Amino acid sequence: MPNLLIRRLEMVSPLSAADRQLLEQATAQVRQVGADQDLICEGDLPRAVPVFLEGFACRYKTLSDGKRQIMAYLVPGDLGDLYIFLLNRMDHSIATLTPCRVAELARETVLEITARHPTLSHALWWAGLVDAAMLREGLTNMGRRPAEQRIGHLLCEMLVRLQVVGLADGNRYELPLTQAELADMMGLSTVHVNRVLQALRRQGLIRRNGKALQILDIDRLIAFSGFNPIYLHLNHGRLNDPTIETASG
Amino acid sequence: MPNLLIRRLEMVSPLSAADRQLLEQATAQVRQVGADQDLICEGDLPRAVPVFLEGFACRYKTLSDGKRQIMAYLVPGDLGDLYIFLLNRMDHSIATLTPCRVAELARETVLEITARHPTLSHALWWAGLVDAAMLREGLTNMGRRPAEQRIGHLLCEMLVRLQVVGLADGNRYELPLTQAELADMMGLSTVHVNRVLQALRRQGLIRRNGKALQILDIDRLIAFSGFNPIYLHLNHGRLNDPTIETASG
DNA sequence: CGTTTGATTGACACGAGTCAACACCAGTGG
DNA sequence: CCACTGGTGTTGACTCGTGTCAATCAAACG
Repeated sequence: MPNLLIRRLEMVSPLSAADRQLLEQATAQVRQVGADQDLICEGDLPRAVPVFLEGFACRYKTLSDGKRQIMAYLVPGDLGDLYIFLLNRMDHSIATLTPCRVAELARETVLEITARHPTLSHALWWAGLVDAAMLREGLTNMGRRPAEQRIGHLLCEMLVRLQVVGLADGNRYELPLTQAELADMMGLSTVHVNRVLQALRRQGLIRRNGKALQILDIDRLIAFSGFNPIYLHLNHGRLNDPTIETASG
Repeated sequence: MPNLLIRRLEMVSPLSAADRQLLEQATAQVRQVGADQDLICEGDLPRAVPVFLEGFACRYKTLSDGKRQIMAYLVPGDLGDLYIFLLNRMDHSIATLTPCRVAELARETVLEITARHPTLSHALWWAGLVDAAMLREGLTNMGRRPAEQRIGHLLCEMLVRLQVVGLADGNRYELPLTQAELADMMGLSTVHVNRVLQALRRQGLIRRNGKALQILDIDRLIAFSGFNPIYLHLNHGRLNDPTIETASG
């Protein structure tokens, strides 16, 4: 399998062979991690930057009353915040949701990249800016969209993100998340997530076979949930465009 | 008045005289902007990075049905995203909420800083990371806290942020926001914001005189709203600590 | 097979939205 | 000086989206 971090970064601009090789080497050290494992905990001193090559993970916080809020899903090709070591303590945790293959960018690697590899550096900053953009979109999603559109929006976003790294088959992709994990992301109860998913199925928008999720009518789901992919800052916000296929595909 | 951007950045680590001077010069060109003016709109090509020296502003998005979500308040000393020009289009708008004094960091200035002024560069990145951290905290706030705690949390955050730039007088500060603007930030209706504020007053937690907001019992408000300032990444998450006073104070 | 984890249901409670009216200013202009 | 205005804050009555609790079902698993 190609390195999905590279694949994702090349969405914006192609990398030189040297940059690609640097990334390959830096992420060569791969760890296999089981499901539901914390990689970094709130309060920890940040160490290396985790890079997810396979599996789903998330950023989350736990409130004093035990409630959990997932602030972002991390999919293959995603990475933690660069320069996180500028901050003294992690303000949130990162944990796997499924078994994952994880590499790490060492602090020195990041510093070397920012100092001597401008193209690569820009690509990594771009990824960080997209992360922030997803947080902003998540906020509007939580604040101003009712549950059905909220979840519909998430399903659209996941489709695009997984398409980018080649993990979507048309409008179908693996979404190995429980309804409780969806609920913790969307700020809803598991019961309500269940009912909303049923409603989306009843409307002929989606279908689930086990962990596979199929979007039956992407145009209708996009319109219904108010999804607009510009905040993902892909080539020009194109969705499902064949030219998005990378050279490695 | 001292340059509040400098004051804020020096929260983390002191800047050299040269760095301070560079910032002073770069932000010398100050514009006065009236209330409710868009500085950048969703879809625009990003230009310079706005720096807010006085007044309140916000990042926001408007949904197709006209609802507005404010994703962040910008207070004096805050600035837009660095490297925003890596992205082709703005995915959100930035607008003033009150009359503001605004400077701009030109693209070339940002590039020069990242290339040749590592300390300053780190300070600016730190500000960006804090922005992202506030978005994450905002997400958990929206997703998992009921309205009263949500607003209480916001009032705590504003206190700390305004203390940093010297705009708080003890536990009192100017909060020139309408209830509608609070509602658009918190994902609530104006009516409900009104009732929540009344409840907080009735509980003896806050008081309002015109635009001034006084937190009557900060400890109780912090405990009540689950506020924990570590995500603001101040010196060591100290709150109300006299050593936080900067040399310029 | 029992056990466990996750999905599904129904009844009910409650937080928050909506709508509509009214009060309270700060301007503004006659 | 006063009527008029528009924006903001305040209130009450009612609706509705979501949460909670608890039971049941289904599928995965040792």
